[in-house]
Amino acid sequence: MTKDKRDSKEIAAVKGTKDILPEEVGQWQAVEAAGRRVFELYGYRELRAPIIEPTELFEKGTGQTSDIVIKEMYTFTDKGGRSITLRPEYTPSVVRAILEHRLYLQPDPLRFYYMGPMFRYDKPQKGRYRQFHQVDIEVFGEKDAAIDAEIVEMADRLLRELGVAGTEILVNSVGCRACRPAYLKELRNRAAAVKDRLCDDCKRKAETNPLRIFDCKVEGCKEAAAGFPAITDHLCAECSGHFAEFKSGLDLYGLAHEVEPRLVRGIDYYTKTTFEVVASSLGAQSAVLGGGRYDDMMKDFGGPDLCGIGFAMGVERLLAVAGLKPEKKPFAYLAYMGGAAKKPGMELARRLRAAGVECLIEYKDKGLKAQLGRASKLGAAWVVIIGEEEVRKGLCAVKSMATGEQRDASPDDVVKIIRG
RNA sequence: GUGAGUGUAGCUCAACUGGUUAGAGCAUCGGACUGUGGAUCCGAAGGUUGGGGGUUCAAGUCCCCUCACUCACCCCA
Repeated sequence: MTKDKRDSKEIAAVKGTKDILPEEVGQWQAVEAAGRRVFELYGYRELRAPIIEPTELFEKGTGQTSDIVIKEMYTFTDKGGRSITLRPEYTPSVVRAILEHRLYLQPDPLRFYYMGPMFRYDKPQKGRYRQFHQVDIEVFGEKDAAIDAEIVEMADRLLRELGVAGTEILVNSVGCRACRPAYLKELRNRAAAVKDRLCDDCKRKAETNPLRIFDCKVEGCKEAAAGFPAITDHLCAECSGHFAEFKSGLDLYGLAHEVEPRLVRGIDYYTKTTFEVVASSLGAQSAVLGGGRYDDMMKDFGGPDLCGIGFAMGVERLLAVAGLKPEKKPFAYLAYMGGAAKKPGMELARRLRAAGVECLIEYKDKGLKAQLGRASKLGAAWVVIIGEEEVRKGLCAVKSMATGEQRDASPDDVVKIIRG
């Protein structure tokens, strides 16, 4: 290994990906634990689908006209010539799994949750990564708008448990196959009428996704679009009834919310309810959590006519607004002195661990002072000291680093002392 | 994909309009200190100034290219 240093360039993590280091991993575990606890309280069960799926799944599910499918997927051909995609979102995988395993024939409630990495080839910026993590829940077979309200309430509960403050709930209805096409046509007509007042971007949006015109920040477009009708005024009877019931459910739960007719979401499959929880402190990527209803997806995949609704929470964004403090677990540092104490020290550490006490030994044959220094620096709650003297007497010493108090103890008593 | 900003030690930052051998604090490691921690003192290690090219007697500093990061557009978690 005499290779010249300058020959080896340092290998860095792939653009848009991040290492989660031990220092911060505790917060991730806290989010995951809170998610499990809350979701299972509402009858959800974990369903773990693969990270890779047939590309076709997302083309059909997420939708051919969504930005995700058009330009953001990590797609490759495997050695068998199949087109494989690293999942950019989770919902199509759950639908696929339900159909594949005929889960809709089982009596269990079809409520699932999952947490894991997603992949999108976006340009990274604040709150946006190429590998990011979502906590995701889905419900199937509940038509009633009460469930729409319930999942928002569940999301809110999770956010409260994680100490998130300063968020806002935005809701909308994007209609269904009965009422949306007519509305979009109307919108296109209105856009065409003021075409010369729109920016190039909006001229394009008028064709692809006219709802997006409302989002434009150009003044001229804002003015031109000011008189455009809102989708919430063009819903069919069923959709507007559903929306009203959804909102009254939120009121029942005491959840303040704002109707945001421009809340569209760029995924093709949504019907009726869409919602987001946003935090302005996140900057441009303000959605901590977003979701909605997709009543046609299962049917479109050739399955039963089973409606669905769900949401995904971005863990990176959540952590940025959550009030989680890194929690340090107390542990013991075993300091042995002299070769004769090493093996008895190893044995003592084993007994501590067997009793559930975290115990660290550093095999460096250092003096007691140095070991205490290390223990202090590492944040040990106790130091268990064993030297030749203790070995002779069949004892060890336990020192509390917080109080400095120290006492001799038999190996059996050490655990009791540490447990207090 | 488009635009803007930033790249100097593990971290936070210095180095006047280009001018000796790129410095400091914190962190790391060692010593003072071989059975009692956080302190102090001393010392060591750590950099082709992101990379490449150019201008110049001379480049961390100016120019070009490239890469990375950051922020915004777009889109979304």
